[in-house]
Amino acid sequence: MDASTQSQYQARATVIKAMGHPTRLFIVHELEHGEQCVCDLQAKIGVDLSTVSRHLAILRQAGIIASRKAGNQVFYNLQCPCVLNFFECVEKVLETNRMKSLTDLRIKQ
Amino acid sequence: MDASTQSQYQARATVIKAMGHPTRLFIVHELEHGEQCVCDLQAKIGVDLSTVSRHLAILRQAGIIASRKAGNQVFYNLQCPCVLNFFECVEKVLETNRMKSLTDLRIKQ
DNA sequence: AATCTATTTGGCTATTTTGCCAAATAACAA
DNA sequence: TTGTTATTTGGCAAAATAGCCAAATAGATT
Repeated sequence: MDASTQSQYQARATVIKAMGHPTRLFIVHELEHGEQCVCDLQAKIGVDLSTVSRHLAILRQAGIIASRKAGNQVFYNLQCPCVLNFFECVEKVLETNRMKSLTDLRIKQ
Repeated sequence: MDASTQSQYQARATVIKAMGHPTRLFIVHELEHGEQCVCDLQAKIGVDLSTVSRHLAILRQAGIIASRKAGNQVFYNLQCPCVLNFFECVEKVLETNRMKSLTDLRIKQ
């Protein structure tokens, strides 16, 4: 893989990697129907506020979400809602895995 | 987030995380038009063979690719080709980021 | 100014990931 | 059997990630 291809895939991976964490996936899903402030998300997620803030920063740096300041709170929204399309395929993969485990069980017997 | 939601998002994240590495993304892209053996992929990627094998194992464990043994070589193919759809959205995110950097530059001046 | 609320950042530790080399395994060939 | 090729796995060290607490920052309120 030459350097240019490498950096192209590196950039792509950064975006996908930002989605590759349960909390961040949950955040993306939560923002499907509109913006939410950090405190709202924190209440739903239940980890330390600073941790939520860091996850939001990762999603923002990847360009997946954007922020808007209103008074002393910050609202986050989906910058590129197409990431929601990931879920459909992921569910298909998980369903295929479930089917395959059953088949493999049957074969073993 | 209750335990069941957590484990649901954990499972989803495992699939996406498997895609979140430049080498593994490259592999998925390479398999778009058909199966390839480990040695072919290694030749194109250029890292240690054992490293390629480990990346393939991660993709296989996530259910994204499947393997087929033929003689003393192993061929890998896409188990769920829908993951190729990720690329379209990722490119959109990256393009949006590029546009935004330009706009931000203009604003700063 | 002093205080309160919302959010981010510094600093730390624990855990996970990555990638290499060397060794093990598996299938084929001589 | 011995050797050769293809792949996986063990073991290790370096790097990246995650999450907490405490401190800093920013804006609103008194």
